Amino acid sequence: MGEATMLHADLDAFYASVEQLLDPALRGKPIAVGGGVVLAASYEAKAFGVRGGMAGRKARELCPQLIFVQGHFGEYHRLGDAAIGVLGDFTPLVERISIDEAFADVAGCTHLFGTPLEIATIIRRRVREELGLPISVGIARTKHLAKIASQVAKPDGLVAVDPLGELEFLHDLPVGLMWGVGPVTEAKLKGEGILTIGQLAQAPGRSLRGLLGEAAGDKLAALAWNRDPREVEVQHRSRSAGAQSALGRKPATDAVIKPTLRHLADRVTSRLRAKSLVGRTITVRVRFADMRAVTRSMTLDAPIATAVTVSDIAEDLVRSALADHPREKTITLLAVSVSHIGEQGDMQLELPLGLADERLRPGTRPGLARLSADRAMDAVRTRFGRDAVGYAAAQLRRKNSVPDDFRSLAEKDLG
DNA sequence: TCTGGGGTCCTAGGACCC
DNA sequence: TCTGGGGTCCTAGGACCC
Repeated sequence: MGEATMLHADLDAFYASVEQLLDPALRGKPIAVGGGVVLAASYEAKAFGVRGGMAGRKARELCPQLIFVQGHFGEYHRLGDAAIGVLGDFTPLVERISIDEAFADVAGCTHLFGTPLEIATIIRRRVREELGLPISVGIARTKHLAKIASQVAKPDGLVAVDPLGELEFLHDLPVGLMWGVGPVTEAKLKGEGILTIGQLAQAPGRSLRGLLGEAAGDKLAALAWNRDPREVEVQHRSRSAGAQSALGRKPATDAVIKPTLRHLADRVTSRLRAKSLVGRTITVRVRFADMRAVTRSMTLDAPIATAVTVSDIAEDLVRSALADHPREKTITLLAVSVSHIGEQGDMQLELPLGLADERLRPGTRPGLARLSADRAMDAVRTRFGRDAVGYAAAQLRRKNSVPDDFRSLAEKDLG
């Protein structure tokens, strides 16, 4: 039986806490960051049932006195980095999983800083004193249990799970707290009378597989017994990069689709090029008025990272999706993503790119020319900022669209 | 004026290969 | 008499996470 050295640290209601930090008049009040959609809610707002991702209108119905505030996204970036940086003062074994959340394995530094409990206490105190933010920490032997412990600890708490009492701690909790159990899985389990993690642990493996599929069934069964072999992964490269844009209700016409795809392809490929990455699979997503969405994808022989090529392929894919749904005249979202990501390698790789473009779409410009055009644009942006130049960016400015600052906040480092 | 943006992983069927 | 069978890749859809 190992020691409980895994920490999971999670800033509480992060965006909302930052807003309450910046503006004392908001403290103790129900606030929501966002407008059309709630990006984050304070604990006071959560008490009314307001949740992240909820439509602003619905949130206002639940909580009429709810105060909507615009986000200070630069501050989220700075404070999130600073909080995770506090973990990094103890150990390099930090795995950041989002702007406001990270695992840290302190096994190698207890001789310097004390027990995991002492380390967690210092971390919480420092984040509170130096940054002014509440952060909850869970301590356990495994990642999954540490994460659950931090959820149980919220708000502004600390929970350590004794390795000898793991199953006692785990088995009375509701299945919905487990990683990988969302609304659909929770409902399926409920249908079988499985409400707690303990009941899940007792369920026959065969029936879980039948209910949830092979991988999910096996995974949940293992986690219910706290068999979680995952270790901290300090950095791993992204498998895909994408961009999307909610459009409101727009006609499914070239005038809407072309500039939007250009803009999205530009966003995605400039991020790839910045890391010298290329991708082989282009996927588009089209959402219709009733919120049903379809995807179309194409895998190329050779990887690409040029905006125009990705955009042209995306157009074809969107047309194909629309052709399969001829009655849909209105679209509400377009998305472009590039996967099968790999390293660009040396310039030798560029020549086949052009050839691949030619094979794919005869008569278009060679890939090399496209790439150099993109590189020139990258250089301008490096000097003058992201908005200095872009494909069709001007037409896309929408009053109620999400600010670019928020977009970059959500972007994972492609590393 | 319903419903953001960026990701990961899994499943299932068909193509293709040995 | 049935069905040979396993593996990989691609595509479309879906669940889930922050």
